[in-house]
Amino acid sequence: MATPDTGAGTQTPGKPRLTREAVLAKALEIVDADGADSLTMRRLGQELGRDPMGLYRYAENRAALLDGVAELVLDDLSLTPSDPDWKGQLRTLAHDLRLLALRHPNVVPLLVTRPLSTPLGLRPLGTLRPLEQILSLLVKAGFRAPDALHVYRAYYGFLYGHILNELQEYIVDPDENEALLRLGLHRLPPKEFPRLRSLAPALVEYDGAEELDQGISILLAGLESQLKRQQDSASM
Amino acid sequence: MATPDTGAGTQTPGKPRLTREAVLAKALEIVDADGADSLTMRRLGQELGRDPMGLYRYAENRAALLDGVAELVLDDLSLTPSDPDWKGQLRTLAHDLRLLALRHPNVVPLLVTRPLSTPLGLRPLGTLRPLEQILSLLVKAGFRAPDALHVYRAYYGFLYGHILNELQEYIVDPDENEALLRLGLHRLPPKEFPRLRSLAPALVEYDGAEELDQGISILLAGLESQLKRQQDSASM
DNA sequence: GGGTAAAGTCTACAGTGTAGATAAGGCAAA
DNA sequence: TTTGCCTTATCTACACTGTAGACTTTACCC
Repeated sequence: MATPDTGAGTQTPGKPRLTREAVLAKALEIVDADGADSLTMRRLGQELGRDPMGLYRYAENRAALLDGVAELVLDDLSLTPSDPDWKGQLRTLAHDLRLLALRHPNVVPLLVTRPLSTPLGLRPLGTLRPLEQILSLLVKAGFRAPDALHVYRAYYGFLYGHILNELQEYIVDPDENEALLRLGLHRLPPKEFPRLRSLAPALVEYDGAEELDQGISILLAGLESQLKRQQDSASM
Repeated sequence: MATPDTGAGTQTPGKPRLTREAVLAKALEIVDADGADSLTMRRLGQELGRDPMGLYRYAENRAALLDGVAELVLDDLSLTPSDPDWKGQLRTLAHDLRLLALRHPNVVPLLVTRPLSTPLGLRPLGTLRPLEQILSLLVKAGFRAPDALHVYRAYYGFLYGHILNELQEYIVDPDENEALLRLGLHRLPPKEFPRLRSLAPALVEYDGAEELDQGISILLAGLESQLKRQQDSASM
């Protein structure tokens, strides 16, 4: 099969020495295309032109492989903790994460469930970095450290919740979307689901970015007033 | 279909005719005990004393079985849409869901991921009922229907987000908890994770109910002000 | 009885993750 | 060069998965 490229030197050509990054990248490709269940060792091996067993050099498990994929995706996120406009930073972070989720919808289940099986302290550093950065951002903004933690939780909680929500209503083909939606809603017994049925039009024209933004505004307003209160009581 | 049975008599004893409820209950038992991955047709069959193939009468798939488990758990939720104290209702609903998640932590991944593979309109009615009830509650509270939808999304989003957050930090044995946590945090490079490391004590004394309640307060305050604004502009 | 449909059981197949044995290569010392 | 050794690659095998399809048994109605 397709032995491309040089391979350079002693290495038998066509096998330019795998790297963990290459493996994870291909794994992400598969997950994006067909979902996490379709990521099997055999398939990954085949698409890399390698023996499936060889992959165990780059990931201890299939589970570890999935963790790697999640981490790889999260690596795209970045924020600048030094920015004094903490609310702005949080807001753009939220939109970045949202776009990232829309770009890799099949990875989202991994993002939200895999951490459940690993205690916080033992997670890969890549997943903890955003947490550290946000904490830093918030402390610089004036929150006491423990409060920063609470804010982080509230914010990320809301963020992930929104993403799950949006993805649930997200369907690829917008034409089919409306049809499917109406079809599905029509199936509901009118007596029992009057509200939901009447909301069909509203459901169709869902604007995730707008919705997210409004939620964030509410949250940030609340958090800021909390910050004010705290600073006042501290200066007494 | 469903010969309404009488049970009793002719049926060979020890095989009192399975019901879908019984199957799902046992399935939930297994998931609670060992996680969703451990729910195999063969094991479920064995624990029910039946041929694994027979289970396909009560669920089309293994996937459908998992959906059934999720639905079964959600059935425990209830709220009274006629209550005029909508904020109170939402708050207790939140705590109910939280407790439910803590009681069935292994089901939470199903709760958040399974809907991602089924368009909203085609979900089992049991999963849509809470949505309808909340919409009804909010409309009675004065929200216009489309806004009620937005509120629902914001609320549930936050709620699920919180649950995921809390479950991530939740470890069964609290003694081991502290140890593990410190151990894990100690592993982090101090230069790169100063905030996180210093927060070890705060991480240990995590109070999920309190945290949830505060978040809800923030959210509800924001939502109520939105409601007021809307009503004002409507009465002009 | 006879006939029909449902419920239960068995076998088989294609696919999974991965342990463990085996082979092939690269490099250092003798 | 020959010998030994260690890392990497490949192969085989095993226990286990979901489930299609054929088959057997049971329950019930006429």
